[in-house]
Amino acid sequence: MKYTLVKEIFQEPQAYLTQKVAVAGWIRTVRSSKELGFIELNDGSFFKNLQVVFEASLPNFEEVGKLTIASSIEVQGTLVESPGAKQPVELKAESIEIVGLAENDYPLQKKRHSFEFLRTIAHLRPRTNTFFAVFKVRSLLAFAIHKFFQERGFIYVHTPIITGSDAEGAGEMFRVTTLELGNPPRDEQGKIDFNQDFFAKETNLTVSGQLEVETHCMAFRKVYTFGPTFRAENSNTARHASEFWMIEPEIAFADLSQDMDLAEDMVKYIFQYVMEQAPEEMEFFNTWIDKTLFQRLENVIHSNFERITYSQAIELLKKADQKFEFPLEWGRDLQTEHERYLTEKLFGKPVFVTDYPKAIKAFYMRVNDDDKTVAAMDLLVPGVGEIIGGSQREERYEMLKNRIIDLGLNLQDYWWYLDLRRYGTVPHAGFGLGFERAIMYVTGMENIRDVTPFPRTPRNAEF
RNA sequence: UCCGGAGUAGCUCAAUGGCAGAGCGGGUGGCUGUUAACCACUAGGUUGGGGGUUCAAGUCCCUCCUCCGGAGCCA
Repeated sequence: MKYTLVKEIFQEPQAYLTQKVAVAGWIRTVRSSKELGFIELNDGSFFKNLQVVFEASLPNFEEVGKLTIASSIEVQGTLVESPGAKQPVELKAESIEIVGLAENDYPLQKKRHSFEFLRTIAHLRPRTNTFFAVFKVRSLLAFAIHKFFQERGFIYVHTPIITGSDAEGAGEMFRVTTLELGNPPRDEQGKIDFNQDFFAKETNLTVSGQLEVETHCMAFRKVYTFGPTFRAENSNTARHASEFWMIEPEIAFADLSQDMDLAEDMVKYIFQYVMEQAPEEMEFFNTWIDKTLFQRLENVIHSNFERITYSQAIELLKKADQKFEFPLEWGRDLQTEHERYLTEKLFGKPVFVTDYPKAIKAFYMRVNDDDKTVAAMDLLVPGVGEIIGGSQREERYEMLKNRIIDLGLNLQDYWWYLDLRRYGTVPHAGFGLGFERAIMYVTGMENIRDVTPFPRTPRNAEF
């Protein structure tokens, strides 16, 4: 059977009018009376449903009238203009074959459900309008990211998921082992003998591909990673997940300002792409999820992002006509309330905050000439907060080595990372974009669990 | 992990310490153009678990669990 896709019908309704077509999909709603009934059919190809009209002349009219939501059917009929106001065309059924009847305890109703409830049925929620739209946008956004980098000559690098060092310093890690948990082998001191583990050393799931991707940056000049990362933090917020995807570009012969240019270009490009490629889904978000969405995204696409230093941010916050719970003092990290004030109230658009005190930032960030700050940047956006964190990397061998020692890290763990500074080092920079946070921003969804197909958070890995 | 809130029918929510309810969904019947269709009838409960106070607990107390929001950590 050759099926016409609902998407094709909606894109060119005139071409299909009066034509015989066959469609196959799932029932979203049924309404029927004695001699007439309506089915809204979604076939997965398009956000909107096709209305199917069926009449008592169908041999299985009664059976069709009793079909349950989610049942799958195949319909053959003629496409006609619809007298109803809500759809341009409809399919007048000549035959309806029931492919798979849904049992009557299907939990999704024809009304709004709470996102909390839908999380408990993650296997069924893609069939709702909201999640259908979210995961469509997720796919488009991923493609847009590849498109952006590929068009600019970036090489896509697959950095490892299992990492051999716990030295990346970006948070608690998940251990990877084949040792028997109840009875692990011990060495002479009674400590667990990881020599006998699968990799003959301690291994974990990666928390960032950055250190590894820098190696390829020194060969390909412009590179990026895009893959899953894992944090075993006991974080319980709407913005944190234990497993999430991250995009980490790295550019050689570049400084922090070029890094920010890249981040700004990328954000604008991928948002624009989704607006163009998913108009129905975006319209839905703007109507039902966040009425200021279009306004906000247009603002991002067309404005120049603000760029201020951390020191300037502290000054601005001290002058703010708002009381903060946490004190402002040079050297302390900015709190969520401070970041929100800057990006939401003061500037009302994305803001780069740069040149943070070196004491609160990672070892690999390049120390500025003042010896107090590092060439780091965070991109703050209204509603979501920090969406990107990046920096120019310390390319000077001695400086990097001293930073590692000063921070009490084990020099041995970084031997290959330091080698990059011994063999043809160059200034370079990069950043990490939280993929789910980008989806949240572009859809207006407020919880990371609702933009991740199968979210992993503390105490939650059901699906 | 800390602070706050919540947990009652499949879902969304009511119920002054005194008979556990409604709307939606399900079932049955009706209805010729519906749009979260409509109308009538009907079934459906270990009030998150455990303990306590009381003549009497969904309601008050203790404890544990789970979820939500905020914070910290970060992307």
